[in-house]
Amino acid sequence: MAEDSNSVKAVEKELNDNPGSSGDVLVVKPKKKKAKAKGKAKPQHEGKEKTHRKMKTPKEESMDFEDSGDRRSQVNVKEEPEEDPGFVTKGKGKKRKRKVDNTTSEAPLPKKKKKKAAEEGQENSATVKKKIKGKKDKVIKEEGGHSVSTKKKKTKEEIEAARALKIKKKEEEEKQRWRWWEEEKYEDGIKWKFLEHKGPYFPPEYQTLPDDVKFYYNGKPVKLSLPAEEVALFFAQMMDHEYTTKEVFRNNFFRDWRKEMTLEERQLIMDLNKCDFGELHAMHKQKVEARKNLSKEEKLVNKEANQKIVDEYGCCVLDHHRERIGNFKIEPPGLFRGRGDHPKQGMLKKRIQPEDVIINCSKDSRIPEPPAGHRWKEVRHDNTVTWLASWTENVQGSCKYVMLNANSKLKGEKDWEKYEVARKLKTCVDAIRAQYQEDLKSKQMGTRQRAVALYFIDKLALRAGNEKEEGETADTVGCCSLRVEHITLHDTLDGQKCVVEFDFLGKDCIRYYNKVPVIKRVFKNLKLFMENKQEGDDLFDRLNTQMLNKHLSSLMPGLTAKVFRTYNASITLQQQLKELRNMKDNVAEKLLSYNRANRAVAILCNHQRAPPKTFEQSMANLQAKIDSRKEQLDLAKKELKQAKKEAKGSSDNKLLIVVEKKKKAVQRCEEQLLKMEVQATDREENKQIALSTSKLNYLDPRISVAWCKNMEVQLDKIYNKTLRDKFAWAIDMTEHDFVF
DNA sequence: CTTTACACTTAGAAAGATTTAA
DNA sequence: TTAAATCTTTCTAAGTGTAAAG
Repeated sequence: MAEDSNSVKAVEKELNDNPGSSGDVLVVKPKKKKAKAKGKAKPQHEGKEKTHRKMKTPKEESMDFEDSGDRRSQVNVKEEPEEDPGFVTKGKGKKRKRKVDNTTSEAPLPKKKKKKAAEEGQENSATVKKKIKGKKDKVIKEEGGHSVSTKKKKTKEEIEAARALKIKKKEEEEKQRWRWWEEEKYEDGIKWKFLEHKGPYFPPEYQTLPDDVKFYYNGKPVKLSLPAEEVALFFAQMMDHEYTTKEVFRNNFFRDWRKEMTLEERQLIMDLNKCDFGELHAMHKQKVEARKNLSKEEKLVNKEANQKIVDEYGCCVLDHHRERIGNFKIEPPGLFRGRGDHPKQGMLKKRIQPEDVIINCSKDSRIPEPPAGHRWKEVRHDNTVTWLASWTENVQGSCKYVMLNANSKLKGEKDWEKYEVARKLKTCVDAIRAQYQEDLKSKQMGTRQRAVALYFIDKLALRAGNEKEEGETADTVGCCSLRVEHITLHDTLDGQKCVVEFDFLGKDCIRYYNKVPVIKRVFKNLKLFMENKQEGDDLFDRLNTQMLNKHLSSLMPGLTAKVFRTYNASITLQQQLKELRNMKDNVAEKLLSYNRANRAVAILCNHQRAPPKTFEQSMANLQAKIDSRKEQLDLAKKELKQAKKEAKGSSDNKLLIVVEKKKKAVQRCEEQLLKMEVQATDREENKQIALSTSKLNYLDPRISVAWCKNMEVQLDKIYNKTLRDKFAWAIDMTEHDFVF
């Protein structure tokens, strides 16, 4: 590891080379990218690279120096490649296989998604019953809960009472709700008129280890100073995590840890491999276990204590209304867990002090008290922003904010607005599409690139792709930041023409892999863009997100690249729901359709998750159940046959009844089997698809609310409490005839 | 202009709670 | 009653996009 993160703050070479030529007059300004010193001292500990579901595709480093940003100015001018000798590429790493192949048809239209997939949601009346029962239990518990026998004695009236209570509570809550969507909006930029809160909640101070828990260096016990010990514990707590096996993580941790040590400690502890955190780790595990095994009463006590904190610190008053705060707790110190191959993973995230925190609130409010013996960094009264407190985090140097909960007015209003902008796009999307199709033929390179990028963003729902600072974060890209190695062009592939194969890491290092047939013009342009470029060069070397967004906002006020994602997600949901609509379905089937539509969107947006740890196991369990049910079915069938045989000819009523009974049994078996099989397919298909992100951020809730009304499905089958709170505005205002 | 700072949305993992199965 | 599966909540990283600063 000698020198790992060579802090490649790399030589930024703004080789602002003048494109030797072509009096680029007509051409868009050369964009200067941050030098991609992708030599990025990526200490690629080879070897590792295991089975990681989402491929952290190791693009093993490709060394190079700046690519001289060579720019072809005019389309038809094939420019001399002005190449750069210093460019060395070392192959790209092994790619990880993965499914999610949402091949799409053609035309820049929202794709038609395959609608196979089955969905959960077989719950219906059964669940309702359960719920009632659940309520009953709860009430009992509240009353000091006794054991089973008591439960059994609870009568119908009590169940009724419990239910009534729930309903009443709900109504009360409803009354409390601030119906901000019926109020007039504030003038531009003003977010609130009055804001009062208690300031953020700080994590507890570090408590030193008990004497019998020791850290060993080189086999010998070492009593660490408090700061060093705290950081050591951060590491020890993570030892079951893969992070702690990664070279980068270990190096970063060790470097930062040593900074916390006393001089003596630093002189002694020179090698992480000689550190033994075993006892600390064991202690931590034990604590976790103990917490899990607390008695009901103890858990309740904890819960109540917690609730108190939430009541005190988790709420604020904003313009006469009490609102929940989303993240009122200051992030506790720990080791930075960047995603993918993050160059800073393992670095120490320092403890935040009140002295680091800026408070924002009304001048005429009760100013929050800093913790005893401390003061705030600053108290300001800025009502053009929505945050209540902020601080600067030390690892990336970025700002962190304390903001309101998603069910607040501030967040809700913005969310609503977001969907309104997307709906507006619907009215002009045809014109915009026509325009970029035209632009594909433009004489200006920049315009063509913009058109192709837009085509991708629209058709594939790619993210905009802002530039990122090299070496500061994992190497991920979006549309505008795609590099030539991220796509492969196939004149024909699997019988399809003009296929573009995408393979890159997007946000959160989630791999995007897709083979997409594109229109010819796009394909030709891509070939052109890739001419004379090498790995590491930008595909769209004359485009960036600012240019793209500037153009978009000229086409429609408020339009930016991300609006396309919202628009295409929502419109896809609406279309799919329409297509799958069948009033004759039972609730379970309707829900299945809904979830399939949801899944189509999740696939479009490439929302993935790690397959649950127990996935294989639970899949096997389910399969076993299916198998045994099959046997049961066979048996039932045999018995039916037998019964029929016996009944034949005879007019003995008893025998006929037996036949009927057997028939029923077979039928029941078949139903259950089918249900389980559907569940299995569904689970399999959902293995690495995350439905929640789109539901939460991309799908206009009014589509779902209207669907529920039309299909006579209860809203809570689709939205849980949190979602219902967040989308209260939509639930309240949406009629059955809403159209996105 | 370009670069950087700021504010806010979007994201999956992990922790926690609840439900279901054994 | 326990264990496992599943759903919900919390957490905070990682994006987008705009405005201010240089």
